[in-house]
Amino acid sequence: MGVTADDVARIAGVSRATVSYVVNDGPRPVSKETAERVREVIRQTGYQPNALARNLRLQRSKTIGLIVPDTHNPYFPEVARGIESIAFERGYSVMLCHSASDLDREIQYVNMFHAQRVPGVIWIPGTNIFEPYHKLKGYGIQTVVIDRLVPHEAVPAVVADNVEGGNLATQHLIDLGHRRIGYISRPVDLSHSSGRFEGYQTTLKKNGIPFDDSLVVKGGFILEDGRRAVQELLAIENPPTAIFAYNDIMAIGGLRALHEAGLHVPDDFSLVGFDDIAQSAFTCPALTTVHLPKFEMGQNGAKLLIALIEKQKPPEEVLTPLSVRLIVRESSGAVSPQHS
Amino acid sequence: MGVTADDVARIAGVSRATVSYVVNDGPRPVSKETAERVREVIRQTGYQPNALARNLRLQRSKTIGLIVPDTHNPYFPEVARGIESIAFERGYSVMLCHSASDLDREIQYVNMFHAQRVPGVIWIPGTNIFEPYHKLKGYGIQTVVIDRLVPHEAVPAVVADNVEGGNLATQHLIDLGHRRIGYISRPVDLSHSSGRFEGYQTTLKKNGIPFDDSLVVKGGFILEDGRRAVQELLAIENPPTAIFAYNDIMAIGGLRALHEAGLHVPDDFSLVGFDDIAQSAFTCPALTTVHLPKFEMGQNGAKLLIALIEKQKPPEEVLTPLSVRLIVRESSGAVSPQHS
DNA sequence: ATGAAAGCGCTAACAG
DNA sequence: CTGTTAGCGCTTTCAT
Repeated sequence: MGVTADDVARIAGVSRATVSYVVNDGPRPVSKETAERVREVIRQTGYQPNALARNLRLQRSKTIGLIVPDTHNPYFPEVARGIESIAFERGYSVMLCHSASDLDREIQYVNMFHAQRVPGVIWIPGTNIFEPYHKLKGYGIQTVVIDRLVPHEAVPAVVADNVEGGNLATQHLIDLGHRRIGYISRPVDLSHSSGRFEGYQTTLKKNGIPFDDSLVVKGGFILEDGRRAVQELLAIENPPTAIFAYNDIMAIGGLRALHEAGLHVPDDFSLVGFDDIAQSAFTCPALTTVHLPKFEMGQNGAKLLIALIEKQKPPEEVLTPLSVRLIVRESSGAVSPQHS
Repeated sequence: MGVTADDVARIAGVSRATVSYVVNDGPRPVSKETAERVREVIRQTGYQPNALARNLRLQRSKTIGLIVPDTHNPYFPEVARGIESIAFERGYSVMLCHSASDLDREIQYVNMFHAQRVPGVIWIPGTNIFEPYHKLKGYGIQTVVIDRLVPHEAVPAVVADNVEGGNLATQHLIDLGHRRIGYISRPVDLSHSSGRFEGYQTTLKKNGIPFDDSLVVKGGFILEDGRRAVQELLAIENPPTAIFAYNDIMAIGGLRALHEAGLHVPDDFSLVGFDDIAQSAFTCPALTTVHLPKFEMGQNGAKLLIALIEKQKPPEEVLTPLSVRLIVRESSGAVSPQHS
């Protein structure tokens, strides 16, 4: 299967250059007859241009690097799917990397991307350290950050409006009549979770409810952490009648706590979380979620990145983070613990 | 940042070849002092070999192609994560492609892989047509199939023992005392789902329960399909007292049906499904699942593929599909519909 | 409108 | 142990 452009050229009786012009539809024109003859030979021989040679010549590959924090969280695959769908459309492929939220590993991937001369990278940071971004810029690699804000710096990014989501979730609970609303936080805040927390605090104040830090407990990343956090919240002196969790893994885990014997909660006890887990609102009807359009975030990220790569638009135009629409799903409101 | 091996060679006062030997630790030996001097220059200059040039020279990239059917099903990302973890360890990167279970698209990706001269591909087929596999072989690309059996052909593959899983699930229900056990099928069977169905039928027979095709209904891919299928099954003349669904999406959807008003099912009604959705047993405690170790399947697939790429082992050694351990999770047994 | 040829940066064969 | 050099297959400039 080793047919090259030279072979095609020889068979078609033209020069290698002409073959290239036909294949790439430019940059120089080729007469109709010649082009058709070349195309015929390509068909006959099954010639496929060697992307490796092309990459070397052009000093870049048509590949987008993607770094996601490695988790079991279906949030990231959904973003990846959105990215790949756009990339494929535009002739790019996607190199998938799991950083395990580890800075060293992020940097290893960045170096690999440099070695591969990828023209652009989409990065979902796993920590609060943005050194990988600066390395990428140093290598001249276009970079788009997804779902995180980079402080003190204008960075092309696609982010959800987490503050507004926090507002919505909190207002939703207040509208249901709750006044004591607990919060389950991320162990280490990144911009998405701190935005949610900010919305929580702001909306409480707006409704004349004083912020009470005894209602805030630290969650984690797995269901068990959510269960524990809810247990903790329900064990305090004056427990909350509703809880807002930074994500739905915490909230689903929390539902477990509610189902445990010995726990007494009001019938209208409510739990809200951001839907990091895809479709959690479907699998757990008892849960109210703030919907994040992850697939679309991925698509927007890929569109932005490819625009940056190809148009070399002035950065100023795209620095503004794209806000992504936020939806509160139709709510089932109350949870009915089975033991009650 | 355009420092090349030539630059390093000049600065270190050696030849380009020597730099290559130092970087690749071979194939020829380099004296300790020279090597150290070169390494020092590399450090100083921040030289990173251009993988594009290397790829062209070697006529292959260190990239593994991965084709998964595009679904919202968290099954595939979990496999992808396992693949990438091993690939990264061994110095490979992973190109992620979503076929949308579409043959044309699979073939487009295969062609792209050929253009990129990837040395190997991991493929989770989205249909029952294996032309993409034959094209890959034609291009000389090593290929491992995950989670599917290719009929009438010896193909390196990593598959779960779906028949045994079907046995386990069915036996589990029989052990709970059920005799009328419904089955929710995949709309179009691939080998994984037909294996599960085979286990269902075999185990029924082994227990002296005649197979009744009125107990088999066609499911789908989304929760709503599961809900409908369970409704159908419960609406027949002599309805089942338990249901085995080809996957947990059907089973979770089915739980919905059980919760609907007007449906009367025995208190010990049981539902079992294979856990395509990650952690469904956690998010839906009412559900019994047959656990598929997806991450490990991915890891095994990547190990197998890299062995094939690097060792060029005789195919005979690896033709036998690797069986992957199958676990029935601790079961919560009965479902208690909320309305009952 | 087309051909000839340089050269991308590396690896490895060839030549000491 | 090390230097020199051909050549991977393409794109594109230079020439016609």
